Amino acid sequence: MIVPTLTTKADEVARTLEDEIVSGAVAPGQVLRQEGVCARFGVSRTPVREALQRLEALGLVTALPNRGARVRSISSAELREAFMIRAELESLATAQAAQRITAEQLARLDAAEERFAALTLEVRAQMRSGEPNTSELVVGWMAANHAFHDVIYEAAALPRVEMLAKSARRTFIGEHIWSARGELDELFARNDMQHRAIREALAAQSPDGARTLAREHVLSSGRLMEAALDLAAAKARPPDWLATHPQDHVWQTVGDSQGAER
Amino acid sequence: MIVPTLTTKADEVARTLEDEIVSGAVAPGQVLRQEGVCARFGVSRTPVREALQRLEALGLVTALPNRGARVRSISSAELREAFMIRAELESLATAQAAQRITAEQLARLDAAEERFAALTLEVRAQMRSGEPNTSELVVGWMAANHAFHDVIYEAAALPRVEMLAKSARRTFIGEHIWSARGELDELFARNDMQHRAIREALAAQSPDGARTLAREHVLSSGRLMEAALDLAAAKARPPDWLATHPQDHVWQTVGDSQGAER
DNA sequence: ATAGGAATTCTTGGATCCGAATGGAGGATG
DNA sequence: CATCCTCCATTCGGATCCAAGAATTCCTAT
Repeated sequence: MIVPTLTTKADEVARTLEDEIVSGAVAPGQVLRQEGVCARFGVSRTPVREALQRLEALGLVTALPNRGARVRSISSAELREAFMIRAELESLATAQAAQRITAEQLARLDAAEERFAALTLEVRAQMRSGEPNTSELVVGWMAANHAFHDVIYEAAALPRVEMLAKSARRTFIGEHIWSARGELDELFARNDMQHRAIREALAAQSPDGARTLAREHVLSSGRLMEAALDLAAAKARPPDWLATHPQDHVWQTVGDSQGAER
Repeated sequence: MIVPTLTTKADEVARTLEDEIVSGAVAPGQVLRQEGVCARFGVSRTPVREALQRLEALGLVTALPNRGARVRSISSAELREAFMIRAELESLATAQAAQRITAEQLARLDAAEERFAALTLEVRAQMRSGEPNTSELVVGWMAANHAFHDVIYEAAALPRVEMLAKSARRTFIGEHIWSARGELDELFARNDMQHRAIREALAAQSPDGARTLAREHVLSSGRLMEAALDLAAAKARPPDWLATHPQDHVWQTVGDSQGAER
């Protein structure tokens, strides 16, 4: 039963590539050969090119003219900026949600919070047991985190804000973040507490309180994420993907002397 | 330019179409036939399709599958949301700029303010003289307005915020806004005063003051823009482009009992 | 006469083909 | 031996061609 083309090939390719980029499956700085992509997906170059155009419009890749599309790597400044943007947009959405949330949505928010709390406990327990790498649990935790915020976005009824905040949310590449998550036990505990506080502000229909709590929530997440990145960078292993693009778009833009020659 | 192909055809088409959409030259709700576009630009359908993909990713058109791309019209709720987003992002950028602005940038801000004030006087004088429609003067006034804010964006050094704010700035279609500008003399005077206040806060390097002033500036602009739209809608002339797409994406969503605080 | 269905036509989506530009490799020359 | 020029291979941008889907129209049957 082939339901007639509810989605187009270019859309499929774009969505899959987008997921792969934000999940870190494809490394930042890597160039995407059109031939390779269309060989992977079994399609021609035309939908691949359209998908790359779309990804470039979304800011996920930078298209060098006549030289291919390279996955944008993100600097620490850009990471901070993304969290600033998320803080503004999420505080706006949460303040708006405080004025409009329904009882049914509040119940769903509680359910999401509950699942998030359970997964947080599970993640923390597993972290302390020394086992560092169960990716599906981390993915589930992130999904529960997003589900909590998605209820707030739904209550806010600001679709553009939701879209932009989610876009900002996915600017930081996923996998590299979690390389140092062992040192960040406090991130999980604090996140859960902040979620509960936001839930209370929403239940009390207090826009100002929800606004400041949401802002502080995102900004503290950003600070901890930055600390995680610094820890990961200090782990001394130079990332292998750094060798693929020598000078441009490095993560830590350390003041690498001045120009090499001259 | 003799420099070989610094820009691609699809880029040219996308940029021109984008300008035409945001300037209102092409009406909202209109469908863009690929053949017509490629006939207009003298190119094949391939770059046109890539340009449409990019515009769809930017949210300027909605692509129905197998049925063409239609220019997105904007509802009053979306307009309010766009101003909310601009208020958040611009207050963030202005607060950041207050901490980083240099003397040279402040001087350029003064120059932009001066030109903006002069053009404001000119526009108001022309409006009171009864002559309603000198589009190039209005375009110049908007450009001066944007130039003022662009200096702030440059000082803020938040490129992503700048891009998003400009994207939100261009979501409202230009031409229809100005159909009722005769009734909005206060908009111009207030804008100029607010610009001066923001300039003072930036010179004093006061992030909090700059933040609240920028927020109030954008929100008051949004309120006045909404009033202008209501006035234009009340002018009883049913907009011609409304006939092209009967039920979907209307401007005034009639069920909207919320909001509209004056 | 009206409603339903089938065929035609128009438009979009996807594939293939061709020209152009970039980058590297190799040779020639100072 | 180094540097510059030239040629070639790889890859991207644009055009054309073919297939598929949707809308309109026309025909038929009730």
